[in-house]
Amino acid sequence: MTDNLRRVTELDRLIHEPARLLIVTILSSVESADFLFLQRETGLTKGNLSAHLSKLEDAGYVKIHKTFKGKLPLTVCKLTAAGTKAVAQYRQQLQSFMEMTTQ
Amino acid sequence: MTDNLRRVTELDRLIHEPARLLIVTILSSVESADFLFLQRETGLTKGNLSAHLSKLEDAGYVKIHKTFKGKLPLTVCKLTAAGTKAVAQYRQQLQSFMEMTTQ
DNA sequence: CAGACTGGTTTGTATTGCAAACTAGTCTGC
DNA sequence: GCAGACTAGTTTGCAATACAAACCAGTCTG
Repeated sequence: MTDNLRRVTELDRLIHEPARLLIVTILSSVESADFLFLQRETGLTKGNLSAHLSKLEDAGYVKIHKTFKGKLPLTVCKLTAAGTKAVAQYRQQLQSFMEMTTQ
Repeated sequence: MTDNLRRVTELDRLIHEPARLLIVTILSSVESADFLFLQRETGLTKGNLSAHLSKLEDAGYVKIHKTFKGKLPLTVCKLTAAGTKAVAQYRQQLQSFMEMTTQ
């Protein structure tokens, strides 16, 4: 084990932010999820959920597909391959940090 | 297990910030540490280490004692009881989040 | 056709995290 | 004895963030 605690500072900040960590964690457990489902699950306001999703989309971690359910807008979100990889790496890094410092 | 993923948004942001998580983790493994030791261990610049330590002090998580070693200033840092508790709780919360979402 | 509702996006603002500049005191060479 | 370099930090400037509140386009209801 290369006991390099310092690595914790290299965590992907985009995923590290708790609200987004929650979002991507949910997304990684389902095939895809719509906006309102994510809002219910996360408890975030629409505004903040929208903003976080935009950042994840800009980073290429989430694909957002806008369509309609009947006459109402429907926003479907799905983790991309890059997103899945980033989440896995984040978890890996965090897990090794925790293991290095078992108290 | 109350599978409440949402709890991740309640993580203490003061500790969640990676640089500070590193600082308090180091501090929780030693009785006390001086400024330059922390700087070497964390790799942070003096400026940023100073700023992070001030935040931790303001939060009551770290006690900072300024003295001299010979004629040079010596800043000794030590986790307070509140700090120790906050770190333990943070780790506990993060660990349960990780366990809820084993991939 | 006014007002409420749905499913979002945009804006305003206060807080951050970081790099760079600064400070106070000490040591060295000349 | 004083100019410049060094030590051990603190402060400042600024760009990026996160959140709440305001806004918006379209739909439904009385």
